[in-house]
This record gives sequence, structure tokens and C-alpha cells, in this order.
Amino acid sequence: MSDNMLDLVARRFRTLGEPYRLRILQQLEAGEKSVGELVAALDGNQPNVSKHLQILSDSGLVGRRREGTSIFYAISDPTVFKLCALVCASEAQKSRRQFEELAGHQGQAKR
Amino acid sequence: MSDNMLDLVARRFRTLGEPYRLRILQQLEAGEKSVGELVAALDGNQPNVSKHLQILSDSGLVGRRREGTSIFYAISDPTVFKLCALVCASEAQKSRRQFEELAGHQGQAKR
DNA sequence: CTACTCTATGTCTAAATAGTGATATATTTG
DNA sequence: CAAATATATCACTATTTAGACATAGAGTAG
Repeated sequence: MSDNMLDLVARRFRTLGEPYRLRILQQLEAGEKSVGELVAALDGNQPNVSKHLQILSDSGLVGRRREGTSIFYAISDPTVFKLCALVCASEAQKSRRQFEELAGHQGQAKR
Repeated sequence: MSDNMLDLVARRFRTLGEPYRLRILQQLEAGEKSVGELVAALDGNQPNVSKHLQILSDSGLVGRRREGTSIFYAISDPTVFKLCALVCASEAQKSRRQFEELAGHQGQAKR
């Protein structure tokens, strides 16, 4: 993979590496929402939400649509949910391994 | 998804959000390598490589094995390559859309 | 034990980035 | 045009994090 592509991929991962942005994406998974609706749903302040939306938009993950004075954002790259699902599964398996390891050591200790 | 899980997922994405770490993972995709081998292959300095390896190890993406004075690292969670492949495909599609959009506008300008 | 090799860690600096409040911009309404 | 609303941007601070250098720790050979 070229260095240029590596940078692009890393940038994409960094965009997804912010819990607040993941929460925004999660909100948008249910359908498009205006900035105000997102601010209300996430209990955030407006400039911060707008900034994160800008970053998501720059990355091409979401698209915008104006309607009156409101601007509605929507998912434009559903890949993100596959990515999240993969990571979730991986984390779950990691937790399970850790648990079993602990349980195993506990069992040994009892003997 | 719980806030706790969101943080874990975000953390995982951030771990992958560094080009240098992606390059390390790419090196390890071909098989386990010692720190020294990675330093040589990536033309980096040793403490930096070690630090990135530590981060990858903490995330559970790689595992270590000692052999003499050397320590060999290897991929322990192949999920990462699926993630990268997905993002690559998404980026490629994004580029393609951008190109077609530009081409389309050029065509309009010629009329 | 000493010298040597390989790897990890501590410390510092610089850069990137999130959060916040004030303000600018755009759209609609009267 | 003036006022009101919704969103974006600016300026700033604080936090995080990568990179570089020096040094510590672990293992091996003599």
C-alpha cells in the first residue's frame, strides 16, 4: 500500500477515533438530523457539534442538505457501521479471552 | 451501544489512526518480526518503534515472544486487515466519485 | 562478574486536536 | 431593511500524543 493511501486510511481511522463523533454517527444511523436536533439529542454545545460534523463531512462520511435555516446531515458512507461492528466484535472477543484467563487462574488458585 | 463500548471502539480506531503503526502492522502481516527487524525495515529509530509496538500490544492487536535478547512481535488480531481493506475500498470509491464529478463538470464547461 | 546486544522506559519538546465562548454568516419573516 | 433563528467560524486554552535523546533493564557470551 502506498504511503499516500496509508495516510488516507490513518486519517479515516482518526476521524472515527473520537467517541463524540461515533455518537453523532450513531444518531444519524436512524436517519438524517439537523444540527439542532443533534445538539439536543447529544446534550452538547452547538459549535462543538458543528465542528465534529465538519470533520465528518470533510471525511466524506456524512452529507448535508439545507432546508430553510436548518441544515440536515445524513450518513453518506454506510461502511462506517461495518467498521464499528467489526471492532465491537473484536473487543467483545478480547474481553471474553480476558475473562476466561482470569477465571482459569482463579480455578488454579483454588486447587 | 454503551458509552463504555463507544470509548473502547474509539480507542481502537485511534490506535489505527497512525500511519506509522499501520506500516508496522503491514510489516507484521508477512509474519512475525523482531523490534530490530522492524526498525531496519521501517527506517525508524528504536525507541519510537518500541513505543508504537507497546501501544499496539496494549490494544491487543499484536503479541510478543522473547527469543534470546530479541523480542518478536506478531499479529494477534487479524481483524485489523479487514478494517483496513474496508477503509481502502471506501477511500477508493470516494476518489472515484470525486474524479467523475470533476470530469462531469469539465464536460459541461466544454458545451 | 564484565562487556555486549537488544529492547523498554523516562523526559522533554513540538504538533495536533477537543472544548468553549464570542462572533460571523445565511435564511426566513415581518 | 430589521429582527429572529440556525449554523459556521474564530480565537483561545487545555489535553493528548508523536518524535528524539538519554538511559535503564534483560538476556547472553566471554
